Amino acid sequence: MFPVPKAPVQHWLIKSEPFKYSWAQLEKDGRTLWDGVRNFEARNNLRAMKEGDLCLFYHSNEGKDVVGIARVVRAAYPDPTAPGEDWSVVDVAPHKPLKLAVALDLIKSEPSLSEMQLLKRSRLSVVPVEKSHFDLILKLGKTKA
DNA sequence: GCCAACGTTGGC
DNA sequence: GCCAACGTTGGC
Repeated sequence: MFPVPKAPVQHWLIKSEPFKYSWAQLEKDGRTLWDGVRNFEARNNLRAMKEGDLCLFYHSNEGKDVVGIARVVRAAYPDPTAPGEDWSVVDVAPHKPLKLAVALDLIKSEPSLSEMQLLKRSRLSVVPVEKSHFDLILKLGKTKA
């Protein structure tokens, strides 16, 4: 038999204000549902996520850096915090912390990262990340996926 | 705490 | 269907 072709892992970046929900909290919880997204484009990105996809975990406002990698452990389902409305959540778990946090300043100073949606669509809380960008962030963070 | 960017809403 | 007003996000 031929091996079943595995769907390629997709890469994302999810933002949270550490005040509201930090990487440390995710590590403590072991798993969480990524709720509260109330933007159509961000929601559609959530819905495009598959189990096993990897997400850069970014602290907005405070920190302003990528601090870890989260893994999607359950694909999109209705957001329980908005009953009757058309919003979605996914479940994520900590995959690996970055050895070095990668600051927004550093990302901005890296010419090959200038096309990142994080920079171009700074107000979107869930954005896709190209694999080459994802790999470079990990490299800057001295971490292997 | 300010402000720019920008998505969303509602009046017309 | 346009567009002004408004609210929110997030960098500075």
